[in-house]
Amino acid sequence: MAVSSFRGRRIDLKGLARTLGLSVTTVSRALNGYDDVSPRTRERVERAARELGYTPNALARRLTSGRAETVAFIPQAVEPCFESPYVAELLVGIGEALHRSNFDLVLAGGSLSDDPLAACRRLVEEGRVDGMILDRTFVDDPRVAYLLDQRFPFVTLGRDRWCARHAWLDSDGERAFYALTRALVRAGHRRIAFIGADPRFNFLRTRERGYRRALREAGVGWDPDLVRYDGFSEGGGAEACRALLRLAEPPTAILCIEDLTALGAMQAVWASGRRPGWDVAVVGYNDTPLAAAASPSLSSFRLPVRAAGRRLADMVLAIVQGTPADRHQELWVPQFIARSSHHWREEREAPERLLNLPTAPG
Amino acid sequence: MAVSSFRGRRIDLKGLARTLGLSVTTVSRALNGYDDVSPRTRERVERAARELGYTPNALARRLTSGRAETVAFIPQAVEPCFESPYVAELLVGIGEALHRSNFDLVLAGGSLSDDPLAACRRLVEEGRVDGMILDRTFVDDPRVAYLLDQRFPFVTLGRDRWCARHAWLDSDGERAFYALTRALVRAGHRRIAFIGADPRFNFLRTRERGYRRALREAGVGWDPDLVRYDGFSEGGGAEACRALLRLAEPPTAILCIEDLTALGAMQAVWASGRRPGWDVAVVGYNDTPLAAAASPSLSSFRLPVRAAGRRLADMVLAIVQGTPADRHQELWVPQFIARSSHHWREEREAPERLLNLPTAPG
DNA sequence: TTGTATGCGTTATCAT
DNA sequence: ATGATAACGCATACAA
Repeated sequence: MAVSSFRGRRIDLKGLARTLGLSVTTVSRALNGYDDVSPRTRERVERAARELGYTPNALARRLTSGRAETVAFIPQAVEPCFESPYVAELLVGIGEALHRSNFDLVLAGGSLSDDPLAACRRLVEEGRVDGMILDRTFVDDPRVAYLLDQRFPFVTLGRDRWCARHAWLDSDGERAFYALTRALVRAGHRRIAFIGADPRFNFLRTRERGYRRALREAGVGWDPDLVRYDGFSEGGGAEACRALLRLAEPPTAILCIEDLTALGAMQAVWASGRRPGWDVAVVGYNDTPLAAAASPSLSSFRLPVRAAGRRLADMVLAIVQGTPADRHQELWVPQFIARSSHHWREEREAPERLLNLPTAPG
Repeated sequence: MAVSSFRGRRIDLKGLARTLGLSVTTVSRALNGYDDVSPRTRERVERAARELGYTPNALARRLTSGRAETVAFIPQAVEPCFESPYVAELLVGIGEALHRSNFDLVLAGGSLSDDPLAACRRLVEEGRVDGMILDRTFVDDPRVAYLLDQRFPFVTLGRDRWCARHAWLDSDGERAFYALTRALVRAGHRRIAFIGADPRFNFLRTRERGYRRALREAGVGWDPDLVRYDGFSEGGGAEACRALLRLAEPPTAILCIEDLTALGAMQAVWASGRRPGWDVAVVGYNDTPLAAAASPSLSSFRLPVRAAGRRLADMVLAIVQGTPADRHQELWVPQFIARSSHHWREEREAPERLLNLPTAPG
């Protein structure tokens, strides 16, 4: 417990008041814009504060106000826990909005070893934060259950089984995969596969739902052999794809839960002697830099992630201010980024029109 | 200024003391493991605290102790400001080490619009943090200048002109590019180019220095036409590479400051009718997921970034505790990841051996 | 318009 | 071994 080398030898309110021959009360009110101080006094105080470099101590202000002026971001502790650059962009957006309101952004968890719920509890119990932003929810998310029970302000990126009761922002994966599957069917595809990953993620369920609904409505039989849940990252995507291609009737199109999965799938397609984008359509999700760099370039879905981050932050700030949480629920439709890894057998229309997806707000 | 919906109706020290019929002093000391409380009392206090769910309020503890129990991460506000997944991994590592000491990690800046120095100042002046970790330094970094002047505890990822006076951790880019250039020369290359980007980054200078030193020692003339500083991200890399290939004597090998730059360069090589990795060797830096996914797969240099994050956090914690900052200076040698985008014209040896680079610690 | 007094929840100093 | 009291730096209800 040695002492810090940095001594916070900044002037405080008391010092400032003494210098001016005023009470701390008056100085405090002059600085905080109260209207019951004389213009002359306010002027004097403000000048002195500027010249002496006075800045209010955040720790003291927080204790007094009972607000930590801080919001935490709780990542989902799944590898890759910071699925880049998704989360990075999100954090930038969150930071932008938070700093505008003079709030700090703290990063909880971070390690896979410790469960994110433990991080939540500590932050709430010790009063370290006023609100939280939860990264990609599970259908059954212990973080959500805990925070709802505590009536603690929070927002989630993604829905879950209790999402009617809290604030959330989500990408409309059902609509995206519904439109995509429908367009593929119209283009002549009949064997369309879905490669998912960890089924605890709610976004996996919604995307699969869209995929299956489109097949059902099109009267295309749903084949369980074409649905896989082992597409974890690149290796998993390749493995899942290999299995699909070994089927008696292999798929001619593959919807992947994530770009990385799709990249693995494309490699498996190449390895099988087929050409992705020609013999087999492959589509990813999230439009990471990988998508544009892949060959063939990968078609994908894009959400304006930075804007989503800003929105999430604004939501949680509003809830901390006291607005009802269930007023803040937004479903953003992702944009289809048409590249070379999919193809429409019959059609020549612009794929955006085929999918008929509006662009997302923000 | 509405009130929060969450009422922190947790029990505090006073409530606990009243329940037990003890003074707050005794309760506090019992809980903090002082040795001047009777075993019986301590037992009672601990049980009650557990049962009533008492947790000390972090805000109060921080005000009393004068420590914010918080460290800030200050990104370099250059696009892409969160150069993923580099920074994401770094943050995970930093978080791991910080949380072990019960410190919070706050993310400053985040937006490109506001300069990182402003974020620094506010955090220091309001006493919101005890220390800082600075992301990839400029040679002339205003954040460093400010913090040195303030004698505020900090560590940098990357060196700078004042680095003798503060703590830092850096990847040995000079050694990496020296070894690489040397190996290329030995393999018969004579026209070796360097595509850099923003020359304010110190790591650009060190890498270029290694490259030039190897050329000089090998007696290969240094041609200014082969050195470019416009390789910003993928588009810049492609543009720079196109210019290089238009030269009367185009390069047969290209060292790129970053994987994204190298990816763009490879595309320009393809577009010129040449084959990257065969007609032109291309090497990147940072070993992002892009490198493995590219075709041909991109050779690159890798630092154990998560471990670096842990180390940086441990360093800043040590400095906050009072150890001298200039004791914490570490140069980590990155590992060469040999893939398909480079080739050694003459040699068949394992490239690792050619480069003779040890693996990094951590 | 300004000042006095009190509280925020801890920890630390000094008595007892 | 325990308790009263002050202090951390600021904000505010109330008094003057």
